[in-house]
Amino acid sequence: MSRTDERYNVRETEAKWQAIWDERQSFRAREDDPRPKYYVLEMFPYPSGRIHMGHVRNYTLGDVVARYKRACGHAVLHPMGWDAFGLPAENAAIQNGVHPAKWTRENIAAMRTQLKSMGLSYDWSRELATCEPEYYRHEQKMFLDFLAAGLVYRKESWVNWDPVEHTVLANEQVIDGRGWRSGALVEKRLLSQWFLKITAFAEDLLAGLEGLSRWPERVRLMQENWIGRSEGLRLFFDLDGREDRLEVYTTRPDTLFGASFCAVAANHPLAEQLARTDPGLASFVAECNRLGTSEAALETAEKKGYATGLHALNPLAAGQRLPVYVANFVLMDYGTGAIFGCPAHDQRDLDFARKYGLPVTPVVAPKEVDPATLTIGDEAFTEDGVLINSGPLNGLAVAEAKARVIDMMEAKGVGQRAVNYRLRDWGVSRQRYWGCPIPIVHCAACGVVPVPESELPVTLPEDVSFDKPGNPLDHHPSWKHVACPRCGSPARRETDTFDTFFESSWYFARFCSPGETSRGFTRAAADHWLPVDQYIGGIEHAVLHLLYSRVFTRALKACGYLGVAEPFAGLLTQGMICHETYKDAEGRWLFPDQVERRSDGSLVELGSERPVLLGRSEKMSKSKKNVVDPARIIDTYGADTARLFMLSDSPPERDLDWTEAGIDGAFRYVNRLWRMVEAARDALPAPQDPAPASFGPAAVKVRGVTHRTIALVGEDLERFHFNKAVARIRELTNSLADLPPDEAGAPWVLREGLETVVRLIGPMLPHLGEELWSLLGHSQLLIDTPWPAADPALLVEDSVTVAVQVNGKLRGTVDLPKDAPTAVAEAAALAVPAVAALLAGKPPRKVIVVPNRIVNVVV
RNA sequence: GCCCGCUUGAUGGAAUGGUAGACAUAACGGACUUAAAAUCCGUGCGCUUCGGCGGUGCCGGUUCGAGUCCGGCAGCGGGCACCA
Repeated sequence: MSRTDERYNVRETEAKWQAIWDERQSFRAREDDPRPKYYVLEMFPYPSGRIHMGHVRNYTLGDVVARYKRACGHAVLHPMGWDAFGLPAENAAIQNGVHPAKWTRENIAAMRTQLKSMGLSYDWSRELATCEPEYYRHEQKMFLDFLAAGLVYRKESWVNWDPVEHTVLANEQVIDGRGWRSGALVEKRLLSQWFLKITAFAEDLLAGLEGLSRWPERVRLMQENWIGRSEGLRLFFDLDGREDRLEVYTTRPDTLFGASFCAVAANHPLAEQLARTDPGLASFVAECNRLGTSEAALETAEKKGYATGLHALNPLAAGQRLPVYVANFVLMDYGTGAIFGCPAHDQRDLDFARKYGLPVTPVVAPKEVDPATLTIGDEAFTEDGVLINSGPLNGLAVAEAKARVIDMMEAKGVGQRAVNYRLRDWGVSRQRYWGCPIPIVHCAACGVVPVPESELPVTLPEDVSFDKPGNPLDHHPSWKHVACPRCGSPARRETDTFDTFFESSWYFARFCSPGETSRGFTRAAADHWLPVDQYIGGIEHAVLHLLYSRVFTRALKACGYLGVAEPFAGLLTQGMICHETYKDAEGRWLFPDQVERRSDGSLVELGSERPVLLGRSEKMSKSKKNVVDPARIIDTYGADTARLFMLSDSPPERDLDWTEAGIDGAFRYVNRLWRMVEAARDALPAPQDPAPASFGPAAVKVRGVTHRTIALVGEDLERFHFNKAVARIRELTNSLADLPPDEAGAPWVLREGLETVVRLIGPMLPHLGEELWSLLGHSQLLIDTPWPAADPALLVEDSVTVAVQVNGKLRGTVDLPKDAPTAVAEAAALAVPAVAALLAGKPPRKVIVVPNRIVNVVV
């Protein structure tokens, strides 16, 4: 076999370099490293058992950043761990009888092996799993510190209750109002639960967003909307014939004269009180409760109300009596759980008023419209305008009217100016086994007693059974029975565990000192590494995980754990991986491996040859079977090829379409590069050889391309434009392939070019990079080789092609010296035949010259 | 329902308000080969009377000039507090 027929041995080569990096502990991060620190973190995975393409993309992106920053001279911290508590482990226990701990640990082992095959530059010595007591014990301590700091409290809150399984259901487990496993109608139940007082940070969370300049604008917007700060009025309505009053929050106090009803939530104390004596109302409340707890379910349900028969008295318009309804669209968690409705100026109120025949009185008119002719049809008027039909407010603008009404209500003592947030406190209790136990004891005499620090961790018992419905911790024979830490009398452990967002809210800090036993992390390590310089993960975490982490960091700061308020200085949110979907004639989903593409383009089922229906590309999901197993891809093509495909076709924040053709293309490039180096290396000068005295014109051109590519790829990587970086490196590769070998200086330029390609591609194709770097005669590892520097003298081109337009339409181009004077450019443009023809001898009206880019002649 | 995005050739995408389609993928043509694979080279938005004309989801606006900015609409997707 001749040498050029040899193939790049992907498997051996990738394993070889992984072993070398491992042996040398190349990716260990040290705090005493004098270089500037850089902390790159990818969202850690839930250990479901196998990595999926989303992981491959996420971790490839992070690895490129980590390796690039390392080459640029940073001391990089790049850790990985496991978000190991969660529902799937319990579901597996119920379905397959495997213990969640065993299931989770086996999954972690399998996924670790898979991740290692990707050649990621992790400091594996910092690996953590949140389900281990060494991790969660510190979280229990944090909770107790938060409790002592007044950031934690207990209150009743609603959950989805499955009456058959005797469990609380997650929103995703409620399908059409029924439990996903039992099929039983879900009930809402009140449970006493622990809450983190995150609303205390609302203002600070909002203010902090402005400083997060390296976060995507849309994520900041989503968080801002989630926090949902509004300014308005809390006011009391007297209830006709009753002693008590109804407290209402409104952001539209200006529309009070146009009020035509009041409505309270189904869980409002008033509704519950009335329901006791009104069977009709009781059944309406029960119906509302069946809607579940998710906001989407409540908002999309048909808007319904139940007239209580009570009337509220408008504090502004004397004598106006407003019927009081219980309505399914009023949320107990927002404001006071009660509203007044002004149908003319709120669409939902208008729909409600039309449905129940309530009056619609406009009180705000558009500026240019005669109030007398103003009528409200099917659309509420929600814009700014002038007050009408509102006694003393008439003629005022909306903003003025708001202020006036607030002042009037405050003067009367029936209301006050209020800031309200949509953000609610974080309920952290879960009635589940596979989570971190909440370190609390309930004592008949002492009440709620924190577990003393000396008794931490409260570990999960492993001898549990999932045979009985309900929380295994609750019916464990002995675990929950303890002596009260305060008085010693028999007491009961809290059997709830933490929301798994608890673990993921501080793991980035734990990575700073993973071996620390006295506390979650040392202040010194946190001060050194935090904040995370670049965090990378899915857009689906834009609100909850990221917000909780910001909250937790603030709470930890308040308790002296660390000094920063913001955990993530930079954020990159990646898009999803999509794939075509396939169905057989019966409409059953098929895996891509079951489908064969015939040469005529038609699709058939492998084996049976039956026709296959092609569906559009959708997010890869098990339910639609449009998944491709990364393990198979890495096995067949190698990690570098999988990584290259992840980077090359789409910008990271967009969705990526997985195609077999795309992976083939990436594989071809990997092999092409290898062949180029392999074929050229004998003819190249030695690595240290000085540059020859002169270069032929083609060689000069290629050197220019080489150095411009260095500069541009650097910029691309800084901005995470990985697809553009790949495109430019391919362009450089094409230029090198076209370099005439007999040109003066060609071998030297070819070496310079190939070395540049290898160094630039290194963070993306780390195994191939090392292999080629060593083939090119270097003994130092590529990962220890600094990022190349572009020679500024070679970046400038001496002539540029300038576009010539007439009235904005392209009519030709002219080649001009770089930075040619405006007059020269103008003259050259006017000399273009097509331009001269259009001018027909007349002088141009105007000529716009953008140096080195364009000349636009206006006629 | 509310909030947030996205939409450019057959496909993924590129384009500080300045030559739309870089770089790839698929396809087609050619070279090499007994043949195939691999590889290499080439073509590649549509229409055209070969002068040009039209074209970045749709409608309108700003501008010397709009894929890019503004207003409206449509389609698709993400999040909505117990999936992670």
